[in-house]
Amino acid sequence: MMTFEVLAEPTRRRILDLLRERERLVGDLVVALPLSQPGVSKHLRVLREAGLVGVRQEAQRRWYRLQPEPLVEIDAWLAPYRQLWERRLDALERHLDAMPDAEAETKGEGL
Amino acid sequence: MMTFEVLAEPTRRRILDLLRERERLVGDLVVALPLSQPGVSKHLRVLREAGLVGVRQEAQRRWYRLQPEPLVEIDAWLAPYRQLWERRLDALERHLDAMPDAEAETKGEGL
DNA sequence: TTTGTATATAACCTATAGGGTATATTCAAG
DNA sequence: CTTGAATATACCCTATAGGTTATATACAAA
Repeated sequence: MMTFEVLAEPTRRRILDLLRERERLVGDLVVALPLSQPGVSKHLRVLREAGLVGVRQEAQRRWYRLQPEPLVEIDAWLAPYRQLWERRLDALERHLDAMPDAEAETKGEGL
Repeated sequence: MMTFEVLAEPTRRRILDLLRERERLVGDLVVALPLSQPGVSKHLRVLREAGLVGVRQEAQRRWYRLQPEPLVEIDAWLAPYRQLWERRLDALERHLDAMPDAEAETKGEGL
């Protein structure tokens, strides 16, 4: 499963967020998530196969930890787009700088 | 549909890549992709509803253009992870610097 | 006002992701 | 060597994503 597909699942993103903080046992995640234990285990398998998490066994317990490397690929895909929106935001900024009176009226509106 | 889910589909990422270059007609995309015209139109609808593309009509033709703003959200989710892998790569780099003899032997190997 | 072109929508089909429950597995403890 | 715990796997079920073909829509051109 491709990294993007793996990340499409909100629960899996949530798991990664939790693991970003520290290692966790499967049981910890089961408590933290609105999901059955097998459900959590299944997501962990997907994450493992994608290389996004690693496991360390300690007796019957399994400590899952984050492995962020595959996210580099996502970042790489994103890179050329980042330039585009930064250019756009810069242009907007310059525009606002050029007409400071309009700034107050525009506050809170979308692009 | 969430931005991450929209991007999970390879064809849709391909469409965005094509639109990054320049505006395109639906027909252009149909030619460029191994997909029927309705198939392309469906993906374009998903991209439109996600705010990732915009349309300009010219007679019967529709020019689709990229709208990169929703990608900011992806970038934001990624940000805290970026720090992590950068830290890891830095550590690796320092490690290699510390043992320069091993560098040649390690060339080409994965992490 | 018919015809052709470009695109969208409808209707349908199939594979599969993600959830649940039941069960297997693995190991420590007694 | 039986029991209890933590986790993984098997199996089933359902919703839906993504593909296709057929058709509707919108507009230019003739």
